[in-house]
Amino acid sequence: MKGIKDYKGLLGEPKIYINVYSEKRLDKEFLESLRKEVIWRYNLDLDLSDFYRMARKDELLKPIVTKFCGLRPMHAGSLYEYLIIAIVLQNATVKRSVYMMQTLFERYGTLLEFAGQKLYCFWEPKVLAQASEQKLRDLKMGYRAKSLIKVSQSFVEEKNYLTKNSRSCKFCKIDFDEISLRKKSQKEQESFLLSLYGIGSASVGYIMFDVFHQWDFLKYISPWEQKIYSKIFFNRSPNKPVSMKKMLKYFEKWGKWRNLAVHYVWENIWWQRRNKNVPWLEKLIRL
DNA sequence: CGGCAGGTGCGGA
DNA sequence: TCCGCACCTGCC
Repeated sequence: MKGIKDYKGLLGEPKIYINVYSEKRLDKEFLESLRKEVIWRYNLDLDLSDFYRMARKDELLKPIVTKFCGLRPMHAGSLYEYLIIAIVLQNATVKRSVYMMQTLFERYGTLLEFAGQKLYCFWEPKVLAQASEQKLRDLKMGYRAKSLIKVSQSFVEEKNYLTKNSRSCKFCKIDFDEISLRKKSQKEQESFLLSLYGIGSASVGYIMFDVFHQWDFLKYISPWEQKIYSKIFFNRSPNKPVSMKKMLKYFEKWGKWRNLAVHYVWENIWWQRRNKNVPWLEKLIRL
């Protein structure tokens, strides 16, 4: 794996072994594609040495990258799954988002059980593509009902594009549309996402980073994040937040790593919150 | 009770 | 390109 030479002495040579269980025999080709998919989604191949070289010269970042050496962002799910999560996060408190996600799983997902653990699996896009808007409203999705359906529909149609080369596995959902999107330019990815109904600048920001691994993509900051950023990057009161424009300008100093840098600082704050009470932060979180 | 928060679509400047 | 409003629900 790349990227470990920089801190080999410290961390050794990390290795990850994965056991895959299946009801039917899985061929070599599938296992290899799964291996590659895990490496991508968990960013195991991400070479952080250039980022750390830069961060070590930065007063704010230096202690954080030292503490979190090797930390990398990851999203285990697919693009479609993230889109659903993004819609459920819009205009809602954490509690309400959790309620909506749980309700969707119970109504449209599949309950799986393995080794005594029960977990819900996502539905296929076509399931929600055919769902009734009224039903989703009855399940308290609010006006998100329309977005959930329309996003799902566009994925069903996207699938039709790639008839021949697309393979899908019953047991593991690997979306091959997503794989071709990964190779597209940042601009193309952005415009594709924005073309989806119910997906705007905030959701695009999260997806460009978490799903497409664009570490420099940072062009929108939501109001609640803006308040927290004002405090941690500028030591300004969350009541009088620094303007988004100024913030984005400030983050440019971290160049192609700017969003990753912001995430490291962000992660650090939440880590602190686990260990001690951070009163100003508590007020800004809508649980 | 009424007002407010929050991300997006949409229509209009 | 930017602004202001509507949308749905739950919380204060």
